[in-house]
Amino acid sequence: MNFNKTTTYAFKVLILMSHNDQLDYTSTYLSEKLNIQMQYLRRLLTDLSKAGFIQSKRGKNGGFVFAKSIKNIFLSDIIDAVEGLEKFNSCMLENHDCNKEGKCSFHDAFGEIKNKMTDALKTTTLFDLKEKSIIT
Amino acid sequence: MNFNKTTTYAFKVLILMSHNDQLDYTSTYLSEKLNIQMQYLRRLLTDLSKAGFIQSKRGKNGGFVFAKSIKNIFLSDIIDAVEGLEKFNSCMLENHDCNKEGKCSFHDAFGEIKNKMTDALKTTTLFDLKEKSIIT
DNA sequence: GCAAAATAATACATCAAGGTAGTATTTATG
DNA sequence: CATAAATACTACCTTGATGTATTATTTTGC
Repeated sequence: MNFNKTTTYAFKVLILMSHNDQLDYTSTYLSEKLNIQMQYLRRLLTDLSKAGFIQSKRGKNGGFVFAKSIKNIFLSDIIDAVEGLEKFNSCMLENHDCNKEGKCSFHDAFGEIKNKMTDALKTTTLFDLKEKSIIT
Repeated sequence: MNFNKTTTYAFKVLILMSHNDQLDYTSTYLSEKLNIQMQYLRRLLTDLSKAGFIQSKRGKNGGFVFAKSIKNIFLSDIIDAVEGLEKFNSCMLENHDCNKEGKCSFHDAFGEIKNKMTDALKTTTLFDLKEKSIIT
C-alpha cells in the first residue's frame, strides 16, 4: 500500500511540475520546494528523463519540462519506471504459484480490492490528479 | 500494497499454523515447510510470542502454539506487531499534513480505495482467512 | 541427573536503498 | 570567448532489513 522513497519523490516532483506543465523547473527549485536532497533528486530527474516523462535542458536557463502531455502519463507508468510494477500486480504474500492453484487465502480475500487499486493506478493520469478526479 | 519480508513470513507462519490451531509446531518444521531460514524464523517466532499471538514451549517436545483464538487475531494486529500500521494508515505520499489541508491530490484520488483495504485488514481474522471468507 | 531436543539471546555479516561529495559537461549570455 | 548556471556522471558513505553463526537456557524422558 506504499511506494518506496524514490517513487514517492518521483510523484511529488511530477505532481508539482504538472501544476504548470509548460514551465522549466530547475533541480534547485524542486529540491528546495520539496525538501529532497539535490544529488539524489538529480539522479532521479535524469532517470525520469530517460524514461521519457520529462526532458532536460542543460546549461544556463536550463531545467526540466514535460516531454509529453500529462494526459498521457499514467501513475502506473511512473511506478513502473522507478520501482517496477511487479509487486503491485503480484500476490501480497509473494506466493508465485498462488494464481495457478488458488491455494493462497490472501489472494482470495484481497484479490478484488487489490485489483481495484491497480486499475486505479493504471487509468489515472497526472492530469487527472491535477483535476482531482475522484476514483470510484 | 505490500508487506516487508518479515511481515510476509509472519503471515505465512500464522496461516500455516492456523490450519491446525491446536498443534505444536517446531521451528524446524516451519522453517522447512515454508523455506524460511532457521535463525531468522526463530527471532520472528519469539517476537510473535512476545506480541501474544502464540506461545512457546521450551525443551523436548516443545514448539509454538496459538496463545489465543484465531478468531481474535486480526490481520492488522499482525502487521502492527511486525512492521507497524502507520504506513497503511498514512497518506501514500507521506504528506503528513495532507489530512489537515486536503491539498494532496493522491489523498483525494485514492483515499477511498485505501480505506477499503485498511478496513479489510482490520476486520479479517486468521480464522476468516482459513474459511476463505471473501471481503466485498 | 544426564542427554537430547527444543527455544532464547546475542553478535556479527551481507546487501540494497538512500544519501553525499566531487568533478565533468553543456549552453546561454554578456 | 569567457563565465556563470545549469545538468551528467561516478564513486563512495550510511543505514536498516535481512541473513548467519554461536552459545546459553529450558524441559522432557530415560
